[in-house]
Amino acid sequence: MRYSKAFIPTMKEVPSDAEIISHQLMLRAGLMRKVASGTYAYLPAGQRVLLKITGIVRQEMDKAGAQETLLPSVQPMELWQQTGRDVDYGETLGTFVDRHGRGNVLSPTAEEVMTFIGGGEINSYKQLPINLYQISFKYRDEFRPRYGVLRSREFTMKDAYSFDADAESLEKSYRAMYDAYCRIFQRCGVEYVIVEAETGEMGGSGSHQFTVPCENGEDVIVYTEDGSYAGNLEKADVDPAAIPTDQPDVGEMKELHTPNAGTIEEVCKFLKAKPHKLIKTLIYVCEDKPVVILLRGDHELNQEKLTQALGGKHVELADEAMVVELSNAAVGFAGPFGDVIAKAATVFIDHSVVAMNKGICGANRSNYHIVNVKPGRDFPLEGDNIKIIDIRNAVQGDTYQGKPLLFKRGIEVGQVFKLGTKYSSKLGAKFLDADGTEHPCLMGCYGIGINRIMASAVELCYDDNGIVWPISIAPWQVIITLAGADENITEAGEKIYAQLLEKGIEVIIDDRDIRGGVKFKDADLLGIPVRITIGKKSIAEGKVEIKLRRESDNKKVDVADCTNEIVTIVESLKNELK
RNA sequence: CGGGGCGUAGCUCAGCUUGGUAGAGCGCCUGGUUUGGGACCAGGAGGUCGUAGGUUCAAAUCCUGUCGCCCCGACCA
Repeated sequence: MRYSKAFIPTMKEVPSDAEIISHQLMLRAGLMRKVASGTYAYLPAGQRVLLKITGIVRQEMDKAGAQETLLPSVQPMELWQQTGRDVDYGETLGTFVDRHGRGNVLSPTAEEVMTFIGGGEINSYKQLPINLYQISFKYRDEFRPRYGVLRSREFTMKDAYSFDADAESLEKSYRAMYDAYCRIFQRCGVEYVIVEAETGEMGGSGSHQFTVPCENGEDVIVYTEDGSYAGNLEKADVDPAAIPTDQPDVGEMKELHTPNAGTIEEVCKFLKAKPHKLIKTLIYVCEDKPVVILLRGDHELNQEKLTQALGGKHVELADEAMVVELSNAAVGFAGPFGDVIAKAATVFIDHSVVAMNKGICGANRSNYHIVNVKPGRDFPLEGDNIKIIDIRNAVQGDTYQGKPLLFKRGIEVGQVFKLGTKYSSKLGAKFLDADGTEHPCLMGCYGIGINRIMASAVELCYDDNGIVWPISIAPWQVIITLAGADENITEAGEKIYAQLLEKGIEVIIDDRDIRGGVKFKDADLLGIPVRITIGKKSIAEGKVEIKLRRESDNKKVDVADCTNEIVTIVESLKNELK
């Protein structure tokens, strides 16, 4: 590529709406431009990076025995209705009605369609196992796109779906993908950790998440120092709080006037209490029935744990009308008494609440709270609709199997799921086994966010001057910077350029008629791993300079040796990522 | 969806409080000097001040609606 002909609009200044480093650098380096909120156009250099990543993904998927397909992005609503995910996905699902009045879904993922396709053609155990994947645009109507490409509405995802005859075979398919993912992230040059994850509304029995640890990540990873446990926050189990044996006497319950104090913060301020002395009573709705959750005031409900506890069913916060109907009070004053307990389909009580001796909770009467509430005495801990479980987010200070839990942020770049028969049974993806008995296929699904790999690589690899790409996903491996308009410089540069192309090296030659300083800045910003600088002084001695983007020193080599030297360097940089 | 902030030249922003001929830096074009880390001089192009309405002799500036963008939250019990 000739830089003079390339469309790489770099920027000196930081666009005001870019907050995190990957977003800023991807814009500044001319890799992409924003078209609308959460919607980006990838420019030539950015597209080259995406193609490098998809190339690696494709190779490793194929090597793992998966076969590439291409499914429609606009999918019939009927398929989504059959699995119920038109509802489960909620408003994140992008939909439209076409001129014939048919409902359409802008695919956010493709379990339905792939199961429909696979199921239609798979009839016998002899055809199994099979693994089909695609690399395509996905659309999610995010409630709030943010962090540039990390949470965008449209993005590129590799999604694979495996079909197996039995659990043992599914385990193998799952493992093959798990291993392929490790190779993919290794080759892309991004550091990653693997954590146990929840399956959420995807359904299924097991899942691992591949996460790039970094400050700007949206996910929280929870782990023990010795590495014996790592999970994401949605999944992370915590040891139940110890129930104190020596429990001081608690006085009678007492109702106190707490005008307008409906939030934990307000109640604490009003009663001069600490949040961990409060018991919050959350009211949710699942299948039109109320579900009540009791938590300690300083804890947060873990929606994933709640979803799991309800068997994967969609659950959401109750509206005001239901809260009022159940608690007989305004929102903010519910307590675990009367109809709130009696009419709930299920009451989930977190372990930490059970361990409380004396708490403060809503009085089921507007503007009143009750103090001296003793779990078990003042509200039941047992009953047909009462369950004591772990249903909150882990917090600093919690332990798992006796070991303290640590927290760090990360970007989710991939996740693998064992789906089981959730989709195959609903969409009729069945096969006959050797005995002639019909079974739904056991499925797995495996996703990788292509743009997220790109952004997380930038988050991990940059310095004050710009991006520092791992060579495997750099838009070009080598840049030749012609520092000067001298004839000897041009001649040597063109010669090396031609030789490198001949050797199959991805090279861009900066032949623009501008000052050297600008070329150096652009090369650094763009993050090309290897730079050859040809300047007046060195060329007079018959030499050129070679510099790695990640290092500050350069070395001089004879013009005649340059090409071979570069080939060696590129090879060794590539080998680092194997 | 709730809260906060911002929309003025391609980019970053000033001007708005106190209404009176639209500004700077960077970028872009022309000429010259420069030429190894985002050069300098001279000249130039480029803006219905997001949009619609209102107040006023007069609106980028004040008021109202609306659209877009960014941030925080959506765990309120």
